[in-house]
Amino acid sequence: MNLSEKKKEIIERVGVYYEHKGLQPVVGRIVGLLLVAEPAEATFEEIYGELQVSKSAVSTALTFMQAKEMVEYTTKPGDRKRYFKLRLNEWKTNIQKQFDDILDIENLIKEVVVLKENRQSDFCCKLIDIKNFLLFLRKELPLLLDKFEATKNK
Amino acid sequence: MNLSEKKKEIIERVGVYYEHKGLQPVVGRIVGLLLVAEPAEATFEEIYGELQVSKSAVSTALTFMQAKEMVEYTTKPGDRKRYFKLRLNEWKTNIQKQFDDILDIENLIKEVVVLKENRQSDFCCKLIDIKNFLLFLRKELPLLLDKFEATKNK
DNA sequence: TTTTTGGTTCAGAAAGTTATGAACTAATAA
DNA sequence: TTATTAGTTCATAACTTTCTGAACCAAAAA
Repeated sequence: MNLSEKKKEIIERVGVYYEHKGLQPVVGRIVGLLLVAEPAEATFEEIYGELQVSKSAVSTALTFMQAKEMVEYTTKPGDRKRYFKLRLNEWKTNIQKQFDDILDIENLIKEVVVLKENRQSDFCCKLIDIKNFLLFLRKELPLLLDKFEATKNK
Repeated sequence: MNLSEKKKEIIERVGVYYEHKGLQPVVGRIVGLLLVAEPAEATFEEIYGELQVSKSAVSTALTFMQAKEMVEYTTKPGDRKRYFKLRLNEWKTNIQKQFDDILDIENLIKEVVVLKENRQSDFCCKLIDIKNFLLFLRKELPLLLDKFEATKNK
């Protein structure tokens, strides 16, 4: 595969990005590798070879990534190897999911507001403002995504 | 302080929400406590008492939370205790920051696209679409936030 | 049939994170 | 002056995550 230094650097940076999202290091590096690889796929063997990690670490990571719909594999006739590639079609959906995760706190805030005895307090008013903000985003974000798709069909 | 079972449950759920964001358990529980407390503040002593963790764990967490502008404290004349409370005014800014973190991958994708030899490939076209999507969101999200503020001033 | 290839599984090692408890500081009170 | 209060710091204990290496399995090749 013979990756350039620049590509190796990008793999590590993508790795760190995913680590910050709470995913395990190897997962992020596999995403990085599949981003910079040309063509954009790699076999199991290439993955653990290039990333210099054990087969088992790669096996565990790929199982996880398939469950999360991050990667898929194709096979070729007369070749038992699996060719893993990123599921880029789901990428935008994943971004949406990440937004939804942020907005998840809305339900908890709702429950907190219900418990408050004094709903006129400064604190509670601010809380209600945040709740409304989250509600607003939850409604508007899907529209924004539609708007993006619309710009492409022109 | 004498928290109801419901409040204790909410504290734990807020805790788990923050754990998923990659913050340490105690940090999330402190946010939870400061959300359900009435009035919405607590002393250092109340925090480690209610959460049943050590003083040092609370000290470390509060130092971190102050650096991240999550909490602040006020004092009262003739009382050496600090009264910690959530900085709700920054909450919406924090949500924005979380969005920005998601969009951060845009720069990496840009660099990946530059490296690609065949920019007409299916993979590269999808990558460019994602890049444009992230660019679109980075432009539109601030406008959406303005729109929310505008709805309030009517 | 035996060997090779392409992976999976799992016990435990290594590394990283989080919490504790004891010792400490600095300010106030007695 | 000594004691108490409010909180910090740090070594290390406890726990969790991540990775490795060895053993394993199933399919194909020799």
